[in-house]
Amino acid sequence: MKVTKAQAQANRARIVETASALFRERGYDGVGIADLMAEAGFTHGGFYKHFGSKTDLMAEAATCGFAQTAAKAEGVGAKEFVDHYLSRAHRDTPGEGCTMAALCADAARQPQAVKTAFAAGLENMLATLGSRSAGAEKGAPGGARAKRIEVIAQVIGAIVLSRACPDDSPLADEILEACRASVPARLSSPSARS
Amino acid sequence: MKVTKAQAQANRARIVETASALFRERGYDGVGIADLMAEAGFTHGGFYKHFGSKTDLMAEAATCGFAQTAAKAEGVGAKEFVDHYLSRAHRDTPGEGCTMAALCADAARQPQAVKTAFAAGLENMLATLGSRSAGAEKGAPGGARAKRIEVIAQVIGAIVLSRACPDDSPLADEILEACRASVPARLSSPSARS
DNA sequence: TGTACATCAGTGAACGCGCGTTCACTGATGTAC
DNA sequence: TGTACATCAGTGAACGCGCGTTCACTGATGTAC
Repeated sequence: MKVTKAQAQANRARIVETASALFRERGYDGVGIADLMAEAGFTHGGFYKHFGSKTDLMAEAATCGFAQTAAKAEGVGAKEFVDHYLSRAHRDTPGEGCTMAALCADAARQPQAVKTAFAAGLENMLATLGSRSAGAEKGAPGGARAKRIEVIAQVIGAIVLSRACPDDSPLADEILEACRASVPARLSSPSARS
Repeated sequence: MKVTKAQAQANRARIVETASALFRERGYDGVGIADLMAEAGFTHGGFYKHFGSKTDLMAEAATCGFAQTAAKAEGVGAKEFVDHYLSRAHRDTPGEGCTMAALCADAARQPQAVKTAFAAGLENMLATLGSRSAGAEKGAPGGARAKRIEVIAQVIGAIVLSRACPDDSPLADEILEACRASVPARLSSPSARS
């Protein structure tokens, strides 16, 4: 049952992508190796031919997820991006959505390797947001970076809180709407900070 | 080995409080019934004399955690509260901290009963924040509520993101500082919304 | 108030189950000649 | 280019372990008389 080197590499990539989506949907503890491998179209025994441990895969799947989100955001303006980010569609399909929003609380309880991947993903989000905010053509000053951090904290907090509410809860939608309405102004207006 | 009715009730309460702290520290999946009962000073078999299932306890422990936080916040001004909320001390001791920040992402994957407890806890936080923001002596208007939602989303997002960063990461502290600096102005200043 | 009995909180062994990981095996791929 | 052999991705059974939950048992509490 051996397979071409190229095929093996493609299979490995499929496992990482499948894991990335499943982890987002169900959390790290909610996805077993056997589940994951079956979903990717394999039996579970082969897993350790590709990865040293489940933890190794978590870190790699996170990095993969951040890259996917970055690729999807390519060429999208800040307002459209935030509108989609804070949509019910995004909230209700975590498996296809933002890895940071879906897994950052899980990541907090994982080994350093996973947390390092999340810190890198967060830096990436900050840079991406900076490159498309109004009036940020050149290297943004420190104050602007702080502002981007606030916005990212708010939109991620909004998704996470909205997901914690019961299905069809009015509060869940209210959170999204309140935060969606406030973000564009905060991204473009001059700082109103202390 | 029977025990006074009052003692049994106190024991039950101890189990709920212990669970509330352990769940915040390690997440729902990170705490087993045997772990929990041992930590509370019992053997695991007695658990089902008090609770129908682990899920039942999750919901009850969440409600208990929200009540604890509300009690601690009693008589504290919005600024002091946020300063502590976004402190490194709070970030680094989730077991003694805010249940919403520690578990809302976990709650999203739990049964409705748990999510209902979280929605109630969130409403409670919104009401508490409203009662102590500047210029909120009477029933606050809808716009003010939206603003409080934004602030809560931001501070919870900040804690969750900061916890996802590796230990001693500068980014982890930067998130807290950026959000801490911005919140007081947002709570007191007139809305700058669209 | 004193006695006899039912209750039930807490104990600790046991249940089936799914987990992450290991291993002997397979057979097509890739390599050495 | 053709043959012989080593490699190693993928298979599927098995491992020990901890999980949530169940159960027969205990003995002090609470109750009925």
